[in-house]
Amino acid sequence: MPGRWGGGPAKWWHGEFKGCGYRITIPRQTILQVLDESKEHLSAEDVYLKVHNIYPAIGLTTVYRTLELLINMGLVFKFDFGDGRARYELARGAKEASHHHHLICTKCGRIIDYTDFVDEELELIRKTEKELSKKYNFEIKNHTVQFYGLCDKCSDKEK
Amino acid sequence: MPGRWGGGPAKWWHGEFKGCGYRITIPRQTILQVLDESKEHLSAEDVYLKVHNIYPAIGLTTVYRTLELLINMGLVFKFDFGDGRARYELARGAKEASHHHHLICTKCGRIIDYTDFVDEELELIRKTEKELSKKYNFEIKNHTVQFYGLCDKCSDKEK
DNA sequence: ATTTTGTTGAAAATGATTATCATTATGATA
DNA sequence: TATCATAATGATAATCATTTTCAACAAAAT
Repeated sequence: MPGRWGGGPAKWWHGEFKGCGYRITIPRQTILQVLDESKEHLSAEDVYLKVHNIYPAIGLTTVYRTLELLINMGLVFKFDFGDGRARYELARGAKEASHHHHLICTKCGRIIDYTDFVDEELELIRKTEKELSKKYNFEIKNHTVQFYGLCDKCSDKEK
Repeated sequence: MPGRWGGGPAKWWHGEFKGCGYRITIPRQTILQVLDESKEHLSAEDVYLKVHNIYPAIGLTTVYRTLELLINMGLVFKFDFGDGRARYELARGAKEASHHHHLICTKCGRIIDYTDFVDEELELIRKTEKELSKKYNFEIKNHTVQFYGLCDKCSDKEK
């Protein structure tokens, strides 16, 4: 796939690296590509497996290291859905401003992104954020809103 | 400490066990006592250490098992703050209706409970919950709202 | 060309949580 | 009260995600 990185338009994240003094390497580009192309919430191993299909030489350690780097750069969000493995999601996906919250099935682990009411929620969140950072002198960088319960299939099984 | 369990008023959770057919045992009582007396968010090991001070015979395995039981009974909430160990909190503490959300410092791990705006948040959450459970046919049992960032001390250090 | 520093990956270490299994305690019943 | 079926327990070992270590490598700076 010649010219994949050389010829195409520069990805939006290239600028971010320059400012921080980090190098844009093959592993980092590949990991970002995988996150960008996937709409699911990938675990570190999920990322590793997909990356491995593209460049088998890239190791799991690098995936973990890179994900942490990207989190610190603010390019990636890390989520804990309570199943023992963290999930990673690009902060700004293909669709900008696709802010969403999560619905998590505690039985099968299914995760539903929802955007309903997010506007309303966000408004309240921003207000809360503002007040909280003032009151507790806290520098808020991120937030999560998650609902836990049983999805339709798992709910049926219980009966 | 004679009469500790026999003489005092029955704890609010006694009734819950009856209905489920579970036995109220010393380990379970002690774990509940520890959770009830502690206002912090205890990890399984924290609980174990405190329980161990009261009854050294109670093992870590039992703590994990009991916590899971209590979660399934709805008496305990489990939280993931992203530091690799889960935290547990009594669903209804000494103060009833002390619903709160969390502010988490990603550097030092400090956790602040806040109740500001919780009423307003709860109202929106309930509305969202209602609509989401209808739309996605999801049986919602719980929710979390968490803000991540840097606490005052860690924020200062960065400068 | 040489030095310095950033990056990488294999392997080992860590640490929280879970599974196994033999033993013990409990409550129901005779 | 004695017996019995079952629930509960705890020590140990196993599991599994994540980190650490460290030697080799690549890129940029001098």
